Amino acid sequence: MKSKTNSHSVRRPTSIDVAKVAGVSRATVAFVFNDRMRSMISSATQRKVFQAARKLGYHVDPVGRALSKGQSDEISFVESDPSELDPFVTMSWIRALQLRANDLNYSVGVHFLPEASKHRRERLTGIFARHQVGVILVGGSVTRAEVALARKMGVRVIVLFENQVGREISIRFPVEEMWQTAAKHLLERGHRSVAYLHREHLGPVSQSSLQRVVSSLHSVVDPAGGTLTELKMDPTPAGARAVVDALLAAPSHPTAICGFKDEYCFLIERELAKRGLRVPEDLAIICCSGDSRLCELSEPPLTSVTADLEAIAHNLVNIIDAVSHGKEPNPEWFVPPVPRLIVRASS
Amino acid sequence: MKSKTNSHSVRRPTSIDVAKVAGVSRATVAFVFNDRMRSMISSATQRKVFQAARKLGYHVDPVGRALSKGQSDEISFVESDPSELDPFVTMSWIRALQLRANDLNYSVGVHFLPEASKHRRERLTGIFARHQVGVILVGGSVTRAEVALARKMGVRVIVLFENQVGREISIRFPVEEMWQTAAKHLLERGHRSVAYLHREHLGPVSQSSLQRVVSSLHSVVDPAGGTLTELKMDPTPAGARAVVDALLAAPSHPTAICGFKDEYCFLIERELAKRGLRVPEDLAIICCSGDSRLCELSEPPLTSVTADLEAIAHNLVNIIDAVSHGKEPNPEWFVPPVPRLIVRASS
DNA sequence: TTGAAAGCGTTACCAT
DNA sequence: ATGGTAACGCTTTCAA
Repeated sequence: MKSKTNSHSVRRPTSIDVAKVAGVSRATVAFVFNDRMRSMISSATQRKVFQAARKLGYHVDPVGRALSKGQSDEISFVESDPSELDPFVTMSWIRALQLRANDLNYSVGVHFLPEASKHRRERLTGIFARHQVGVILVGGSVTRAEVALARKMGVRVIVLFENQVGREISIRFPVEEMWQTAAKHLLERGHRSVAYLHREHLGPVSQSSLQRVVSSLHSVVDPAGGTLTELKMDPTPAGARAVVDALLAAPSHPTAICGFKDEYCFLIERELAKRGLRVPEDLAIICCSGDSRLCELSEPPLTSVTADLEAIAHNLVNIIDAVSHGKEPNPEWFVPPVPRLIVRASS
Repeated sequence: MKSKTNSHSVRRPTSIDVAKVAGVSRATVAFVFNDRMRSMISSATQRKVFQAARKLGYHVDPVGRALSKGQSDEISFVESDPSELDPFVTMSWIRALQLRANDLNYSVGVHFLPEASKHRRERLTGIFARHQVGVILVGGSVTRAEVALARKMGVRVIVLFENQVGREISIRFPVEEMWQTAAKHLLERGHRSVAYLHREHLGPVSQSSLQRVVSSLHSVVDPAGGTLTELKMDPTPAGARAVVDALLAAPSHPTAICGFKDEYCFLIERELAKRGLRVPEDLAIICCSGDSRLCELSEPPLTSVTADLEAIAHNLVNIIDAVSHGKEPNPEWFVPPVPRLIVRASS
């Protein structure tokens, strides 16, 4: 490269320029802009350096820094099953991650990577090559081999979300706790025969997750002398009709439903209304996952259980930050937040 | 730095290693891994290099490349008014951008940056410092000064979305075309008195955008001898009630409504149902923006107009790619896609 | 507290 | 077609 920098591009000030203006060495400038080393420099010198930097409009070049340190400022968020999640949830996630990441001077790289994706491995390779601080691998379709790849490529911190592979760090949504919260609420309101509603077609991962949910529900309902019915539904009006048919067919049918998503509950409610059944008098409904717009729009508005996504994201970034510095992460960061019950009119 | 690389980190193969194994020079390796230069190398040599690389698990280090080229592989997506957009829309955006970006070997950095954000300028500085290929600035609250900052910091390609600042490259949603499409549809169905429905409280940017929408509507409705009524609404059940009241108060009220978002139309429909009014017989409704879940869930399902987000994202990445290479972007990439009308039962 | 200098992995120029 | 080699901007060690 002959000219100072790429042809027609703006020439940005470097630490050398700052050093010159401040009348110190490059090393000093570097020290001032490094949290770890700053304390080595007298505050008078620091001031000089900051002044010079401000005057020139200098900012540490993240690329140079990354190359030198062998680590970039990026935290990569890799979502493996983008279609499984509510876009609303994913967005909240990304936003919350970013909030905390920025506080700690990290940036967030977002990568959606469908399981089916032809070049999945290739793309993962590209992602893992970026010397990021840490990688958040979301979704059940992350395999052992993929985690091994990340390790081999030198990714320092790997955190799995909603998945467990070997002994890797892993955090989770308080899914079971959320269902339990819902069930307890219904029990408190006097319901004894409760149905839980989930999707008709489940992948193997969701399947096993459902198993855990069911047993956690039993652990709440059984001791109270309650009974639990399983309901499967397609998220369509026809699906809702079929479910309500099945529900009412039983001689002594459940008096309350825990639905796994707003959309399902919404459809059920409307189907009930059509048949002249009242919510919650004839049948109570509670929505166990997410608290999106639809819960409010439903009629009557849906009681729902949510988890504090922001708290999880906050913890996640904390974990990555700590581990990447070789520190022991605070055990509390692994504790899923206590689900929040939002009581509305449907229960 | 004494040891070969950061303490406990994995040592990744470099182009030197590959060169050694392949029995060629580093430059040759570099050429082989550079699309621009590959043609200089005999295919026999290329094969040798690729074999060595594969054997060692070598991948070009994006950080080293970025430093050397003075440009990273990142396209930054900066959303200034995250709350204004439907999360569904934002997600589709990001996903679509990423799809095209990956095809062209770029990566996507996502940054949400509320207008109110205290450190907004500081954060923008951090973002613009990353030597990215291009920046996509979304939203009306991007100011001239901010664009100037980007320029000053050497950002090569700046594309504004849904905003216009100076003579910067700018692309837009076909908002006006979408409303026109909706209006035409209603006229074709014989409606002559049409109302358009928008938000009660609008910021200055949305305000001026509304102006353009209104005049574009007139240009369609007036020649057909139709009349246009304005309706403002709060997106709540009470808001819907008020609007329907106002609507029916007029002696000869509109027979159709263009609503600006699914949520609004949904609420209106339900309010009408409560009063025993039929859709579309008594009042037709069409949803002018977005085609989210809610349109399907509404009863009757809402006819709606959508824009092909993926196409816009595709064009956007194409533009950045072209401009960053000093090429003239294809004019077609600036043409907003023709809106798509999805006829459902509400019209 | 500071200066000098050796990397980090890549690109691109200049020879050969 | 290929091999040296000087950037790129920063961090960090070692001496002073």
